Amino acid sequence: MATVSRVLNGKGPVRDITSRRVQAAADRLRYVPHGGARSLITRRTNAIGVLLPDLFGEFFSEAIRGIDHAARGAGYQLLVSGSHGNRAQAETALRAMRGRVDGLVVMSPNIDGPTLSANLPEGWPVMLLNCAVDGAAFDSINIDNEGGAAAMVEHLAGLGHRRIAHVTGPPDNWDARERLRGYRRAVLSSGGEYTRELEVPGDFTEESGYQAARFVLGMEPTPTAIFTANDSMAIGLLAAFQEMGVRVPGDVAVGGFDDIPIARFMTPPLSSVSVSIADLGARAMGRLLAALKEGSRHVPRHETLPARLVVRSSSGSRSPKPPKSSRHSRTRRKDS
Amino acid sequence: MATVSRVLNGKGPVRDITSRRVQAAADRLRYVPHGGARSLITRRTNAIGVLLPDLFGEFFSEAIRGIDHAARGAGYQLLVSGSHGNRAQAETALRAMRGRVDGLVVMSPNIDGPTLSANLPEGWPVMLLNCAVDGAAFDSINIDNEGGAAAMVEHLAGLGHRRIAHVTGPPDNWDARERLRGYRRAVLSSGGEYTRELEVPGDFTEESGYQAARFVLGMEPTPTAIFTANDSMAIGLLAAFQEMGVRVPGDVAVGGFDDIPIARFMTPPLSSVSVSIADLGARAMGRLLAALKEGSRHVPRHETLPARLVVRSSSGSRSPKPPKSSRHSRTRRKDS
DNA sequence: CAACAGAATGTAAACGTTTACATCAGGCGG
DNA sequence: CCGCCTGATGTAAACGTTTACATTCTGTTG
Repeated sequence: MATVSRVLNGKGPVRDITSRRVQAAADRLRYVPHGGARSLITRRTNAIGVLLPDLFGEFFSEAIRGIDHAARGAGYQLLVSGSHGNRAQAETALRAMRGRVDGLVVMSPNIDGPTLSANLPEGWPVMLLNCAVDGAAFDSINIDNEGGAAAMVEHLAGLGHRRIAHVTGPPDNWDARERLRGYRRAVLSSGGEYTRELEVPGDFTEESGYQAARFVLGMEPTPTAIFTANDSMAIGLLAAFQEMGVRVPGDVAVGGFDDIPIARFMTPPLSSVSVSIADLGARAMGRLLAALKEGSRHVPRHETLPARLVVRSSSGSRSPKPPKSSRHSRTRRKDS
Repeated sequence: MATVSRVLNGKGPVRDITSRRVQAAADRLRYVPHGGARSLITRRTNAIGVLLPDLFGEFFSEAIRGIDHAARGAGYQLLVSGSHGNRAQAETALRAMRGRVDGLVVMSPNIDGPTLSANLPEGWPVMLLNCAVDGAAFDSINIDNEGGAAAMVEHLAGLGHRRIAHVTGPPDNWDARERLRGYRRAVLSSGGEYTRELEVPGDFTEESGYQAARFVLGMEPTPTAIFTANDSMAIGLLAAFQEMGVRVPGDVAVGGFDDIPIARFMTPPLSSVSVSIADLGARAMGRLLAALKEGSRHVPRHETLPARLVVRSSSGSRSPKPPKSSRHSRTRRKDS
């Protein structure tokens, strides 16, 4: 019995012949070690819980991809729970994971610090991704939403735009709020025009971008540039403009956020702000695993991942007319 | 001890006052039941393993969404493993899940029946999604890739096209191969032109669609319609055509597959074949849970989910074009 | 060949639940 | 007041591993 355990875990001294006999018997019997019993005695589950919000588009995939890759490399498995629209759902999922995982990666813009503390055993390894949680109690990684948004607006301002509209994301979304803050800051600092009217409400869907386009064109005077809080809305916007015969960037410059893979295949190719979600996930998992190793001597840390401005033709950087000949960048990850 | 168990599981007779005292103590101590110990004695893990391949675009998100939703409703958790590019990886993941889950949803176009059987305990509940596994040994759900592809080609043929190119997916991808078969069948049955040359290799990425566009335009005579094995490639195609001044559907009609959300926001809006991935996932999980209940009296079943043709303007649905058109047609249509 | 060292293997306790069964506390009819 | 019934609670075995420790085997050396 002990020898079987040693063979299957590859530790302890076992004669080669014995090892082979055990292996053969295990194969023949289709023996599978019981994970529960194992984690009962070893006090580790070798699983990490992953809490994701109701993500659309490629975000979910990318986040999981990064997390999964890092976890697999370290021999951990992923207990995933997605689609948490509100706090109550996230709370339920959180409770369900207790006692089944060694640590947690939480990406939930709807959850707050107290809720987390209340639902987690003391001193549990948790890594917060893009959560609106402050304080030193938890580890966290955030995307520099504000900085990225500001960079885009400054880019537009640098091209001479003074009246720049912003299509916002859902008001209860943390990323969206940060991006809005970046927009405001950059508009003010660059001497652009700032009124509340220029902040057009959206909800991250293509459809809301489509609607926003019509709304913006109705404004007087018409803004000369539009920064949308994500790429999906920018796509809706471009579709609407195309229909209405508005030229981009000739009549209106457009910039988005996220740099989703198809951004560069839009007509015109969409300027955006690139955030590597897969990296974010991988990094989060990496830090969580490190925290797991450190145990109780681990001290929480905050980290902000930079966002990179990606200039393409929709913002009109290259020429005032829609450039037909501008080349696409050749870099494209195969696995997205 | 037994009473605590009864309270926490809400079964067995317990006095109200006792129940409250137990709850209070549990809260105070932040007591969390040990999942391993629990599954050790109950012989169930309340977890379902999910094996996903290296999915492109929004597929991953959607599949998980559907599966997750159905699983959560039944009180199950998801042990997810993604990004399996080849059989070996899938095999490793499969082994790692044994003994930790009650059942398995496998969506892996790279795995085959024997491999599965070899890596799984006998009679384990498994649901195959879009796998190239035949035989009565396993439950399975497939998308009607072939039928959907044929529908698109027939639609194009119905508009008068006789020379229809097909940009294929990766040759080792099952979906891609099925779609190719649908293309061939429909081309032949509709009396279109069929040569091997019309099958242009792609790999499901936007980039490969972009490349394919250039390749197709170099053919002599130029095909009048192109059916791509997925939407991403169609998007790359459209971008290339836009750059080159080729009008769609004026010069070339285009149809894709998957009906991803942005398809209708392309210029022109992309005709496609719609498959509800979330439904596919939910349905798979539903059937797996049912199989779990039935236990050993369960009999495997195969199911095929229909794919729905979605006609938009990229295929030129409004007016059939003359069969012998060259690169420059006179008709210019406004997109709907 | 005896003694010994070190490697290999065996033994048993422990992990934290669930559950069949035993026990206990009251209420009720006789 | 006794036996009995029922509902509530306690007891202990069982689940399948890992691992410290005990035991046995194997080969080497004096």
